[in-house]
Amino acid sequence: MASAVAADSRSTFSIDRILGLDLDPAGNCLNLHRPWTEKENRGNSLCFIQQHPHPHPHPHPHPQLTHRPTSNWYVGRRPRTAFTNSQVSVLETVFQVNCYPGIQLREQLAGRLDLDEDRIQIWFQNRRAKLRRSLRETRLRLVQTAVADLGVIGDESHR
Amino acid sequence: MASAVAADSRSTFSIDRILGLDLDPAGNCLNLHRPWTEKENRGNSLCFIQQHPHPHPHPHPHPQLTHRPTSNWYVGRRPRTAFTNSQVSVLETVFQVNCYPGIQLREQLAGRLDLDEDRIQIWFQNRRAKLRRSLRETRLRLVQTAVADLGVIGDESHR
DNA sequence: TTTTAATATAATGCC
DNA sequence: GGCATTATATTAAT
Repeated sequence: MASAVAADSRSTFSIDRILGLDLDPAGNCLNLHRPWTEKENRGNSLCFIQQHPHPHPHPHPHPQLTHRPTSNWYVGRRPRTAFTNSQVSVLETVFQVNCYPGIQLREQLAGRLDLDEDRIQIWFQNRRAKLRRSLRETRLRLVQTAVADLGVIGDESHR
Repeated sequence: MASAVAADSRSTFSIDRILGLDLDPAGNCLNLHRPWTEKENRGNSLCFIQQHPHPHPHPHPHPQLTHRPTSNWYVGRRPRTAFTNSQVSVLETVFQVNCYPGIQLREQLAGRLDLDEDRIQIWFQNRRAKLRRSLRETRLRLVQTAVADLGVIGDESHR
């Protein structure tokens, strides 16, 4: 018990020790503390696997690749979805009433609009960000106006 | 209780209901779910006065406002910390060795990297979540491949 | 150039 | 601590 508690402060886990460690290409190392990679994941260090997070076969007509990889970083990026006007119209209307739709409503929308639920989710996230952005800008303008007014007042007092 | 849970699925938030609503030009409406525009945002909403998300060289000046959830909204959400490449580099290296650093090691890292210990804590939590996510997706792909292979075998047996 | 879908990740809240 | 979700920042396609 005591040893376990003390382990963290001992030299084995000091930063200097850690940064000095030699890890093999697979990232394997003594004292490795990563319970879920033990056994079944041996041989491949999955830490930095950067494949596209959507293994998700898209039902819609789909160009598998929209843009040339060149550097294979964003090869797996989902092709940009083009919402129709009527889809956006419905989404905007719903947004007016509830900008945090729960899973049920999102599924309902997905079915109605023939979109995947995660597209709906993303749309609402981006829509909220857009609203916040506009609110910020409005506020900024208000502040700037206020400051400008103060400036005018200041000038007047100096006149 | 039950009503709150059921709210999303009840008629009030059904698409049909929503699309049938009459919203005034300002978009005001009963059941409006947009926390940050309610009430206190008339005039000055400090919600977003967090200023420039970027200009902080580093989170030394602490926004000691943790969150103040008035309803569902964080009044004083901590400004997003932007770790430098070298900070992340060190964190990743440590993570390779110990993805559950104890308080001692976290403090050590905090001192070394000029960050608060709780930022380190959060970073490791998010990093573990990322790893778990990638492992899940890898497993999912493996299962899908296996299923596909079974499908091929099935076809062959029918040939 | 502007808008916005997609992505990555820091921060929160609930268990 | 895990997990789901959100806010935020950035990138890339239009």
